[in-house]
Amino acid sequence: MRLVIARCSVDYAGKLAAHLPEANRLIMVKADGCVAIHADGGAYKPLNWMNAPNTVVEEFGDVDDGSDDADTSVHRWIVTNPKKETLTITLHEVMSDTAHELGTDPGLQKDGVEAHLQELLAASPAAIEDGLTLVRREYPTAIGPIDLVCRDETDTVVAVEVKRRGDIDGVEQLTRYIERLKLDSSLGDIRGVFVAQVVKPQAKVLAESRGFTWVEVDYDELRGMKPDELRLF
Amino acid sequence: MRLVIARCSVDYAGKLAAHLPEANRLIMVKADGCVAIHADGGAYKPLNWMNAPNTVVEEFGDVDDGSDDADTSVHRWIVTNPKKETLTITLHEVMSDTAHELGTDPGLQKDGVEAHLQELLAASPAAIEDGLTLVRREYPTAIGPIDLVCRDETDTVVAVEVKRRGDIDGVEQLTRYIERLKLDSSLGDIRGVFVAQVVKPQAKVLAESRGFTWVEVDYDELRGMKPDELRLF
DNA sequence: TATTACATGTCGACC
DNA sequence: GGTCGACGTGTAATA
Repeated sequence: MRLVIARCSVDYAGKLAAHLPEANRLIMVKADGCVAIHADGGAYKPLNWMNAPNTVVEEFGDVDDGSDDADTSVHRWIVTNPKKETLTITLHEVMSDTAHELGTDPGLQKDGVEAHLQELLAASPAAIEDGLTLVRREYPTAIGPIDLVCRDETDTVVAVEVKRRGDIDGVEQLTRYIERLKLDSSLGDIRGVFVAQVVKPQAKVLAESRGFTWVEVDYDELRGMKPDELRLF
Repeated sequence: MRLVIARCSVDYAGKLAAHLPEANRLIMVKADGCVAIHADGGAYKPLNWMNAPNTVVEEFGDVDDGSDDADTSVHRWIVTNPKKETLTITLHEVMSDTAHELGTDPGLQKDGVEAHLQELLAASPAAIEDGLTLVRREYPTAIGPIDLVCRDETDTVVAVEVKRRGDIDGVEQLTRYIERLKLDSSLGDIRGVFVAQVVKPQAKVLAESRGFTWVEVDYDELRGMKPDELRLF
């Protein structure tokens, strides 16, 4: 990894055009060739970047700027990717330029919450709605698996979409699933329930207008809950 | 900005649990206090991070690990944010530790984001379709604002959804808006037009099946265009 | 503060 | 190569 601290200006031309005026920044070049330009603030996202694969051309040279003064010396990196996007870094003054061999990273081990939420609800469907019993988790359809398929007290089929954050596109997803289930006439009536830790207001409106109910569940509470079978006593 | 190259292991506990085994990495600490741990590859996203605001506690000390060997010396950073998420960085060996004063960044100037595209189209709706005139930009509805509402030559209301990239969810969005507009019977017939710099094949198919038209517009061309009023002569 | 929609989103899985 | 769905999404604007 190469780390350059420099006063620089930057131009990106690709999906959009972006320009960074001259200032002091960190330029990070990783072993895979990706380049990122960081300011001294603003979370982890760089101001500008170019992901691998790309090619870097380093230009040194004098440029006749048309004035009577001595020619301006330029030091410029031109980073290009196969999509012909370019990142042009003009280095006005290099304060530091170091490189370190880090080796390949063993990688991140994650233990997620979101898959867990679905597990917990599968174990305790009554937490979604009184009297609900599980038919199948990850119920397969042609357009993807439905998180939970249940039956309610009246034996009506209930399709459940589970999200950590209840956004509007989750409701769209549920809509597509229900549409699909309704093609299978053997199932009879089908209801939809949208479940999330937080359901956004717009998602509530859309869910209701589609005839779905929505439920907000508390993860910690759910985790403390015993499976339905055990709770009968 | 402080840059530490170190052999380290990392644990994050918060929205999920994540662990990084011991390896050589870059630890970046910015002036606003945010911390990012980078491997030597994998685009610009760090393996782990903690955004500002947060507090860093640096621990030095000996730990009795229970063995007969000499106690293990530990050097550990514990980063905590107000939401009680924690990032624990254990430094096994520090290869380099430098700091640089960068100052505040003048910031990024962007050109070509969706807002610009919408502005240009609002100024020149005829670029979307001949004879189109603007009724209102950001037309408000209960489920969000419609990018552009226009009328065509026959005075029919036309709802326009503008996207930089024409994906399938943009068509869904337009569908919801039209659904909503049709509840307001005073508007009469309503057509939908999906506008983007590039419309993906699936989005084209879906738009057509919904009875919408789709249009691909060139940003640079649009920018060179004069507003409709001026173009009448 | 909360709510919304955009993002050069990024990233992985699957087809 | 494309689409789809999730992300510790982040981020800025707006109410």
